[in-house]
Amino acid sequence: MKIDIREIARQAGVSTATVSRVMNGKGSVSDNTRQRVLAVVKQNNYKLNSIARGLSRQKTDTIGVVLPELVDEFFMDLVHSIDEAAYAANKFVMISSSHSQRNTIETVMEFMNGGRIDGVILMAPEIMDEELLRLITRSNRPLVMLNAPGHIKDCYSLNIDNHQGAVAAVTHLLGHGYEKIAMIKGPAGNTDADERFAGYQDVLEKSDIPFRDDLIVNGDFTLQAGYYGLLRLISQPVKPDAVFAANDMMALGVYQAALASQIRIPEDLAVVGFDDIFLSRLLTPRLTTVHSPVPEMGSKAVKALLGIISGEVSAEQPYRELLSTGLVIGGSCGCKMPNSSLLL
Amino acid sequence: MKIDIREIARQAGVSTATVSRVMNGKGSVSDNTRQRVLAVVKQNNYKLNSIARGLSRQKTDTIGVVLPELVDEFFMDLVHSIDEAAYAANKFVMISSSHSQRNTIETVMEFMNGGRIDGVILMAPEIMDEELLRLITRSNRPLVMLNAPGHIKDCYSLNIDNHQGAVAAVTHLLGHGYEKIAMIKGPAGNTDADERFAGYQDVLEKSDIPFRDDLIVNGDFTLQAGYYGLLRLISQPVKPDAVFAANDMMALGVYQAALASQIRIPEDLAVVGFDDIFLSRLLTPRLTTVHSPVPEMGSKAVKALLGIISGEVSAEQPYRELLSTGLVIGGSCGCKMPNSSLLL
DNA sequence: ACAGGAAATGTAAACGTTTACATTTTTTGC
DNA sequence: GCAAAAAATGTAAACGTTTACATTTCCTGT
Repeated sequence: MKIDIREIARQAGVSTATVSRVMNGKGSVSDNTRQRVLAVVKQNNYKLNSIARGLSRQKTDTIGVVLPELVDEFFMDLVHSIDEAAYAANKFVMISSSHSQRNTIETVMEFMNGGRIDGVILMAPEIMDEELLRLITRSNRPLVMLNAPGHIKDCYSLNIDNHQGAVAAVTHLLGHGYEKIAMIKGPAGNTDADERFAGYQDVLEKSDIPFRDDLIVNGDFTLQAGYYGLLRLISQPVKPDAVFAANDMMALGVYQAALASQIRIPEDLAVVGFDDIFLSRLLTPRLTTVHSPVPEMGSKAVKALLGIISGEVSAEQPYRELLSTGLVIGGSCGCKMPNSSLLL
Repeated sequence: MKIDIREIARQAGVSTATVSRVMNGKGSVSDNTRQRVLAVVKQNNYKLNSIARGLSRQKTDTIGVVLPELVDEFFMDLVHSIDEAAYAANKFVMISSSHSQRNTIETVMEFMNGGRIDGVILMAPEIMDEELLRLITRSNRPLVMLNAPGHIKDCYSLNIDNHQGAVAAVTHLLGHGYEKIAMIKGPAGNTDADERFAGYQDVLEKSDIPFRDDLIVNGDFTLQAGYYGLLRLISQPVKPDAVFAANDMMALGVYQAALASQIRIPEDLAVVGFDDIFLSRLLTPRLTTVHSPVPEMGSKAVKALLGIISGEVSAEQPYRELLSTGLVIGGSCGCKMPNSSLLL
């Protein structure tokens, strides 16, 4: 037999309202009654139906998360921290990656308007203009953007401070005395990639070092891009003495290419990455890289979203926070490292 | 103004039933009417409310996924493949990791009984007995278990063939002529760990090689466990000439410890892992390991679950499928490898 | 022009909760 | 012992869909 709140009420000899009060622990109900209801509940192994509950309360205790991908440590860490924070707050997490650009919007829209979730955490570093944002925002559901492009103004966003990180990285390389610092960029149009590149350019400019086009190669954040990127760089007349890879995965590709080309790191070529993925610690020498505060971003996003949902945080004021990065020194930049196992 | 199906119906001058028919594309409605409704829908940017829909249809188009953890490539790959398959089938995914043992059950129960989801994919290699399973199953919601312990009979389960994989690995080592093959085990009570160990034992037995207790060390699938595991092994009178680590992460620890102890792989010590994580390809020499068909497991799980939900697959018959593994040969077992970059 | 069937549409009862409001019961202060 | 306040409980109307069933409209063939 199907058992619902009415059935429990009947068996306990009370009204559904009372059962509801007992189940939710709010509203007053006598101890006696509570026990009686609880007994029946246990007896029947009864659980509230969340869907009905959601309909009635207009609240689902679920947050939607839309990410551009679901591969890589980066996203795993993000998902992990979101899950942790959501769990701590007793919320459920509905996850979806953008299977295509078109799909991102659709998914977000479905989330926003379908009533399935109370709010959305959205990361879409590539496809975003005010137009789209307005479309998405129209639903008026709480939204927290992750790494939103700089020109996206009208929303609550949490961003890794790519510029700061890149500046730190390149400045550090300059400090070592390198003069021909190449950069392997991330995909064009990607916010993170663009900001990191901007940081690189700014440092050079500030230091009166001429920007050289032939020291820049385009990449797409993959290992392969780093590999072929370095090959490309060293096949040119002017060879770099240092490389700033826009992420660690590409830095790893650089390591591989260096190995294949008998280029020693850091003696012949210094390398710095970005992200501080687990892998970067395993390289020999350990990769000098910029730490991205991914877990922090995840948990802050959840907290902010829940704040907006509960009304504690205003959703009126656009808000943009930069999460600061930090340079993790390995041996790849030329710094002397104690050569102990860094793993443990 | 809040717009619901009634409002659309009003504006289009039809009944809610007709709007519903248009939105769902089933039931007959004249072309004329359809256009009119669609126009109003577009005009108002209307979307069906999934919660209400779920309540009415007793179906949410959402599947729940409960995993023991949310770290590691392994789980990322799993989540990724589940997401892909779910997306392809137009389903949503609600994800949760087991923040604690107690929590696993609670989460699953909430999923099962809360009406939030249509079915659950559950991976809980540690905590499972028939008792719990019955508790979980009582709700009668479709369930697919991943890597369920062998003694769990009464359910639909998909399992990585740990035994086969371990047998292949150890057999391969024997083929190289190693005689003192050590094993670093996974956590006690973990199905995968136990099955891999059983495979190891069975090969030795079949080959009439005496099982030596001092060649076995306990681990917990972490890098550290592998590191200290090897240190422990080589500190004993009888030193192994090969090590079978129950997963790649521990094999990586073995590499680290070997490096620190100036033990050459494979010259002084052969190493074989299990899982075939991305990292294993980056080691020098590349790790010989057992490939776990993780993406296959994810997509099969979704397919099976949806099958059970739709009634195409019987949930009456218990079902257990072993997904076969394969040995990936690297240089760590002693096989001669062309020393090209294996990365690209 | 009309019977009869098909197609289109409408009506209203679920689906399983929550909650404002109304009512009843208990407690409190005197 | 009683009025008034407080606590406990109940009633019934949402919440926004879907869908069986009923009704109306449109064809079709004669």
